[in-house]
Amino acid sequence: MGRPPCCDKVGIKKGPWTPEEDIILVSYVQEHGPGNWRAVPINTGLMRCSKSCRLRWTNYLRPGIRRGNFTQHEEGIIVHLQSLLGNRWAAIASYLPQRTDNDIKNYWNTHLKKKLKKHQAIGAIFAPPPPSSDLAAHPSIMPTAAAAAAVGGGDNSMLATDIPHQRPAEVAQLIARRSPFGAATATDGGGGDSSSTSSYASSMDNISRLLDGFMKSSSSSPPQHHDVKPSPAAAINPFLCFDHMSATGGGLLLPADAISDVPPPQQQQVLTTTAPGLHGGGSYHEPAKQQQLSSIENWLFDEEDDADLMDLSDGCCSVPMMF
DNA sequence: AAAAAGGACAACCGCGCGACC
DNA sequence: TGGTCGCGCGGTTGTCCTTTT
Repeated sequence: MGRPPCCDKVGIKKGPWTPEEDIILVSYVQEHGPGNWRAVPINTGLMRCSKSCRLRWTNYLRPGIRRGNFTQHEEGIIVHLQSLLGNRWAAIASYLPQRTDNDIKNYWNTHLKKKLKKHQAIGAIFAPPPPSSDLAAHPSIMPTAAAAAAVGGGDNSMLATDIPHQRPAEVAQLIARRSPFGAATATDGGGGDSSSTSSYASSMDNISRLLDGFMKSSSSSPPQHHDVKPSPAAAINPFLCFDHMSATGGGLLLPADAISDVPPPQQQQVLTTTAPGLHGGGSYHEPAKQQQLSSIENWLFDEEDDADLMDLSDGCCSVPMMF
């Protein structure tokens, strides 16, 4: 028979969360930490499914989340990664630490997909060049990769399998150092205009107010990984730093036919150990899978070396979107 | 000014996986 | 070794908001 429901649906409240519910949930997480979601509705009296509580926390209440306008830079990263990884939103989100997988997924479905379509239509008119040999070597990912290249002007050569090896620790540092968001504060302007949203669920003001006490009361030090400079928010928030790499069970997932073996970033290993109650979900903890990840990392982040593409300021795009 | 259509996004649902017993 | 539980992920739906007619 089918799987039983995750919780008794009788009496379970659905729909938008109220400020009161958010306060209850934040207070509970403040006290017990994220995790053991099954116990949350029981202990708090929230008439919500445990999954609903987790989702609410993960996507909206968790500190460090940036909402609102995606920068061109972020768009470029998303398009590139989507072309490589497919709809593995959690993996993609791991490269945009302040964005949630749900946010990225929604943004893709509502914005980027249309832009891609539009651009492809234009591209069809102007007779696109034949696929490169690199793409031909990876037929399983060629279509989307080619699409991303068409949109972002990406370098298809990154798909070659002979990109120099890089050790996981170095990769982790690379990610941390080069990520435009790793060192950014949770409140930096950056184009995220959450205050313009009227609905409660989208109001960063409301959430910030809820979290204010939470973050101040957090006494434990945030995990430090390598040369990542923690943001002011991270300095007082123990949850900010493990963000997606562990909290969302992130890590780089790659198509098996394109990338046979992938290691978890060193960063993830470090951070996961600092995230009580979280077990990191995915099945990415496989050893001796370093080289292919390095290839992806190199490709993803090396673009900045070519043309100042990885400027950390918003409004600067590593992959110019020519929509 | 009102209704309809379309867009954006928050939330739900089902499934897969790992941990634990 | 098999069953159960808890969690995370990706797809999909529902609702609200904005724009157009």
